[in-house]
Amino acid sequence: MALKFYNSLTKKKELFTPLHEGRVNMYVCGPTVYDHPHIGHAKSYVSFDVIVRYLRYLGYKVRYVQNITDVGHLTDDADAGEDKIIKRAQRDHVEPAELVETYTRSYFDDMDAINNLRPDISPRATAHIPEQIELVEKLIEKGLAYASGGSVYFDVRKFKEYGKLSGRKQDELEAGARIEINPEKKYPADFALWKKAEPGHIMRWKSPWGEGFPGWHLECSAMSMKYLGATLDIHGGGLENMFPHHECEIAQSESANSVPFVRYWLHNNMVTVNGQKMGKSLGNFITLKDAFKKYHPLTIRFFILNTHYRSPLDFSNEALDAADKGIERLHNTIKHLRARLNFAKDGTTPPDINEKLEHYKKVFMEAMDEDINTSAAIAALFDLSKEVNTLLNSAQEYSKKCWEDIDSLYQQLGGDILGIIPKTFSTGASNEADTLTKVIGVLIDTRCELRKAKQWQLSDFIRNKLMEAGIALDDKPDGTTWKRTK
RNA sequence: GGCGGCUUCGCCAAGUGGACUAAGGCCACGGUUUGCAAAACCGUUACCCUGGGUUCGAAUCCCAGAGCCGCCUCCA
Repeated sequence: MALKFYNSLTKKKELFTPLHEGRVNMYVCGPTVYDHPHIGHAKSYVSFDVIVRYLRYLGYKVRYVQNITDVGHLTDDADAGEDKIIKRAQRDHVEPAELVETYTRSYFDDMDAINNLRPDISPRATAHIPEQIELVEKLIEKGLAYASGGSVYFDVRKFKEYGKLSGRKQDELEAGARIEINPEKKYPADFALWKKAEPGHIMRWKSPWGEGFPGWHLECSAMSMKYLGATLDIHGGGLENMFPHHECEIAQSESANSVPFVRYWLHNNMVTVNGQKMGKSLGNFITLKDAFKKYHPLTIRFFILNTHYRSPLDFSNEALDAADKGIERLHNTIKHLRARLNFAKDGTTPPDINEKLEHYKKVFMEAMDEDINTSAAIAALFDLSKEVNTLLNSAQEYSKKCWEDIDSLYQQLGGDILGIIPKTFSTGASNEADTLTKVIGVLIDTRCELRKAKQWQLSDFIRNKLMEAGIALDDKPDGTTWKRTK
């Protein structure tokens, strides 16, 4: 068994070997925190979370860095774009730092809910301005960047490999119809490393070139270098960032360090909503907070992992409903098995069951090894469940050890690696509350029917027993409400 | 205009040259089980977009066509 990744740089599946044996340095482009996270963020970060989890399961010591972009970036043509963080901050009458704090927390809340492990380091761009300025200076010293009108640009023509990731040719870029002419630039494809702050621009820092702010590709290069070194094992991100963002990162980092920047480039595909592209600029994005109102976070996680990370994912209610039922079936088996475990007797695990467990583990791992084929891995979990359900239904008694072995396998594969199987099912507080509401609703409806039939004894029985349980009923002309008494 | 991708059962989705007479989930229909249900189990459901070609052999490779989509401006 050997892990393989599809490397966007070479466009091939390659055997994964880290630069330093046993250790993996991994960087993933994080969110710009000017709004609540949406399902596109979920797909991206769930995908990379599972990669991190799998690498760790395989025994690698992983350092996972994911930046928080807390400075809004303009397009690299002066005044052509807008700074989204500043714009939002002005709209909401808050400090940019305040806005960014709000949405950073929102981001972590949602990522926690969807069961992503926290990155080891979540560096903020604004906390690394000196590092970014240093990098710019280094590039100027090396003659690869030039200052012009208070800004600094990367001289793309000096980096002959520019375009190697996205498959673009420099002369084609020059002809690109949508690149506006910026007189400060020597060459149209040159990109900003540092931008001069115009008088109204709130977020600004002192620099050797006057007051300004970092260009939008710079932070990833500066921070990955600081925490992971000049060459990363894995760099992940969304497909849409391949050009220009990742291309520019390569240019900056490789020019500065003269070593390869990234060994394995991993790009996840995009989310569509009912077949249409979902994007911040299109305004049709579904926030996770909204999605969580309708679906359990683990359902969304399961739904995401049911598709390969390099395939696009279409978000529709029909597909989510199907996923919801699917994960419920998986969970049901495990709930039953854990219930059985509690009153099983001591003993051993039969060899044939051990063999089966080994078999499904092998199938699962082989799927994961093939560029993290979570879809096939989940299929193995369902196949396993079919067997387990058969055991649960059979008249044969199995030992505590046997059920524990099965549970442990679910814990490893579905829990530790995929993160779709919780350690316990009772802790879902909001879920429990929701169920309680429904259960009381049933009791109230039943009692209502009894009262209509003048079955006072039974209806009072329900009210009194609920009162004992801490639920007080209140009959009003237009219906019955309830509240907790303790 | 340039670059790239996708098209597999009613729906979602793996598989990318040989045990594919195509995984898994959802839905549907039979059956087993059940007091009736539910859950579970068993079974049924695919000429792999079209047309050529390469090959002993193609869903998988090549060419052409149709349809859909992404990137080339910020976006996960």
